[in-house]
Amino acid sequence: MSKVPKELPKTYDPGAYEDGVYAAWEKQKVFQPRSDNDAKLRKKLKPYSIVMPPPNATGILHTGHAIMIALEDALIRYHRMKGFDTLYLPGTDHAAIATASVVDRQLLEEKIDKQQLGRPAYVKRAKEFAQANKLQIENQIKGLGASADWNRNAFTMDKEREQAVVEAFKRLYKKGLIYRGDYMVNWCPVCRTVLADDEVEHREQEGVLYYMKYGPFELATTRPETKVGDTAVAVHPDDKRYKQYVGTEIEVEMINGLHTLKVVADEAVDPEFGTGAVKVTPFHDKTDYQIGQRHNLDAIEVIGEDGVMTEKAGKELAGLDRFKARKKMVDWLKKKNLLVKEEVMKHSVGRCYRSDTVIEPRISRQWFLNVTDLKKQALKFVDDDELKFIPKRYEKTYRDWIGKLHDWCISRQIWFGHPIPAYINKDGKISLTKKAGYTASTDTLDTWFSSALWPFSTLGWPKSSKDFERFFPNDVLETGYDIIFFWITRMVLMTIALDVKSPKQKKLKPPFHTSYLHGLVRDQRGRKFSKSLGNGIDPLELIGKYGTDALRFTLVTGGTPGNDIKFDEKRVVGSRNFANKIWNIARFIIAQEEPETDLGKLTAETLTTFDRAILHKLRETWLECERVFYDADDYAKSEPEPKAPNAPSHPRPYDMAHAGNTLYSFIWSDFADWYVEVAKVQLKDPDTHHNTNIILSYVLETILKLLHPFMPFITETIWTDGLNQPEMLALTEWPELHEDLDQPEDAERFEHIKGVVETIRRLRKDHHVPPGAWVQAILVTDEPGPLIDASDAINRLARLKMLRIVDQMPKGELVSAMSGTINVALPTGGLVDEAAEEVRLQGQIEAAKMDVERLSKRLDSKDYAEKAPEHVVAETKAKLKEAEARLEELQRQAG
RNA sequence: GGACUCGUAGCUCAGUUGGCUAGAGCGCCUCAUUGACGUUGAGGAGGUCACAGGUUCGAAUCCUGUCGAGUCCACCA
Repeated sequence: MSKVPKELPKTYDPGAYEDGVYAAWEKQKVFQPRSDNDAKLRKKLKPYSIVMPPPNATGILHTGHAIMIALEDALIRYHRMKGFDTLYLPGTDHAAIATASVVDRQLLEEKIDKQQLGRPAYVKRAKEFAQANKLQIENQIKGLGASADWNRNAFTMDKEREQAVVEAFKRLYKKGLIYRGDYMVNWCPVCRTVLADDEVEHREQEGVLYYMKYGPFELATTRPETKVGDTAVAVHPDDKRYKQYVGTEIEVEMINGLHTLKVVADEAVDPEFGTGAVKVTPFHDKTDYQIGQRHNLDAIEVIGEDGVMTEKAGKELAGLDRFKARKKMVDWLKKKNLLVKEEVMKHSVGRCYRSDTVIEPRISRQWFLNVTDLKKQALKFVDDDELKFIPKRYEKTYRDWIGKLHDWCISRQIWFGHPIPAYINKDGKISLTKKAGYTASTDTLDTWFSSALWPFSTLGWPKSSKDFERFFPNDVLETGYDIIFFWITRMVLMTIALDVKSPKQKKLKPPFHTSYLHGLVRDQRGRKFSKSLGNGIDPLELIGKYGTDALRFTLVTGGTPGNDIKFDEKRVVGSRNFANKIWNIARFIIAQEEPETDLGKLTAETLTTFDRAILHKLRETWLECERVFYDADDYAKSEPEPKAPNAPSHPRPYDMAHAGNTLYSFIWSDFADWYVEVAKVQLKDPDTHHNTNIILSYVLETILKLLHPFMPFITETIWTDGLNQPEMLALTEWPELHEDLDQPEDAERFEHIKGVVETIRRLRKDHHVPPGAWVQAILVTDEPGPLIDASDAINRLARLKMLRIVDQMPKGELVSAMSGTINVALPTGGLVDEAAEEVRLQGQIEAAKMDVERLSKRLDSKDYAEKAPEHVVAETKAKLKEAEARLEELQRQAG
């Protein structure tokens, strides 16, 4: 620190600095991989990359996005300082179906007919809508302080990503992994499109089970309106009741006349349920479809793509909505005396995850990705530890899901999205190139198709780009656990399906080595934030009130990986206060003259206990951060630097909440509350003045570095504005702490001294010593050394005019209390209520007796002595000794 | 039906290989106050670690069961 530091205002005002700091980072190209501007660094530095999960361009960011950015950016900033060549690649998602449903709603409100508007105009409108949101989202991401490289900003619908999509589709089709055919699918009559299995939400709801006469049968259904589409009745093969009918044909009266139906035996029927006989509607039910396949039944389409009954349903029903048709059918059954009874029951109904419409299963011609051969490799990645999950339990979730996976339906009938790059002729023949007699497919791709390519499409794939070679595979994929199914598994599957090899190892690897899953942010009542509930909290509003750092710190320290966070604004207030605390620590230290941070000139002998103790605690804090950020996989690459440090003895991988909380308590409780207060004494003493200054500045600089990944703005502001550092904090080296100056015993001594000070404060309070009064205190101990050294500090911290350190309690009117083995006394001058004092003393004696009893009982146990580890026994012995000494002293006082 | 998570102070949560008198923040009660900070400082009260068993020298922590809260998956009409 050579230049003169600036003076900082009394309170930290985040709004006054954040934009400027972000602009400065961008100007200094902090966010670009270092190798961009210095090709030599490509060989020298290890790459580290996180590709941002692209927020949907349907609206603005919510608190869930804020936690995502906070966690990812912390990882990126740590690794950047640690010496990696880091890339944090930002982007947004066109979110085909979500965007389309918003646009549809807008059209409805504006009373614009979608068909009349026409597809090109509709797509244009959807694109403009997405574009506008995209810009706003990008600004929000910047506001959150994401150190993302905007030169590489990606959008799932931009040119490069479009090319990747087309290329991926073509390759997979040529490989035979993509096929087209008529299958039973989930259909949303409102979105007018097919949905993948995981886009259907199953929800329990009340329904009516209608029992009806059905030819010679009686059977139950929840969907009487599909009766007109029935082509069979099915019973269980072993069901004796109906054996006689199996193989025969029956006649059933329908609303549109008499129908002839087959009776078949099928294992899918549960003889226990209802009457044990089931009507079969192969076109409109998943199970019935399978029964139909097995018994070669006709499938009649009686409900159209719009959820309205077709002509085939008969004159009575045609043109009616499926739910109205149901009512009409029930009336008809009643009239005809065919309805036996109605039973209210609970059953689970599939709904569209976007429009919440009840899904209509139907047979439809769609495109599918065959996943059968991809599953094995997807599981092998986790078996081989090449893909890990944080927290680990999601590994099981992933395995279960991969195991159950069916072929993925990748086509959609919505207008907005990537068009399926294929041409089809009259006979359904497919061509990847435009040919006479072939027309372009009108289907679009599932929005997750492009998302599944994200880890490599953002890096230039399918071209062999520099970025792809350097940054693929990514290191960490961080996202909410709610999209494991939608996204994580699909990225893995696509990497396998397209055989996207890791360029460094020249073999197939998962697209990232770690999948970190954060919890969902919920409101105080534990509900998920949602637009419809109106309980979402706008992160921008919080940032405006408390600053980005406060919000980020709150979210990162708010919970543990994979567990939900109940959001409480009061915690943001706490984080804001913490920021202000740091600010004022910095102000105090900057105000000292000749700040210097070179510890090299110091020797342990010239330092005080307090100096060495704070250095020790600082190193412990640093170590906790290292435990959290360490991941051997970050270093497991071919490039040489940074060298992998020795693995911390007890790593807590990705537990950033722990690192944040450790920093909080060090900075506030250890450094500000104690060391800085002691420093005020040491600064007045010419012998310690200079060293104290050095240590204050050194600790300040180190905590700014350690805290930077969590609170980037304030730390950078203090660093550049306050300390006038020439290089930006975001680019400085992560500190490496050594234990040459600090000793664990010093930290222990510091604790003892703290105990003495706290005991004096308590005695003062208990005995109503006026807070402003400078009084005398007496310490009785066998080991006066450290206390004598610390007496100036004790005097100030406990507001004493004099401290006597003796080995025997003097006579006189005193009140006293034990702090460890040290007896602390204040002369009272006859002010004490003797009876109260007696009660207090007896209470302390009781407590001490119980301690002694408990500890000696434990030590007396033979099993304990034999089986407990040595250090635990030793600890217990020491505690017993202390308790005994305390008891003895208390009893002496009681006389 | 299957899988998973959670139950610790009034509230929000830590507590990772079982080992100090179970911790933090907020809230609450006292009190302080001319310089780093009131977005502050000092002191204090407050817990049968959901419950019941078991394993162990030792359990908030491991096992079993019960109760309670929640999530995900699943084609039962």
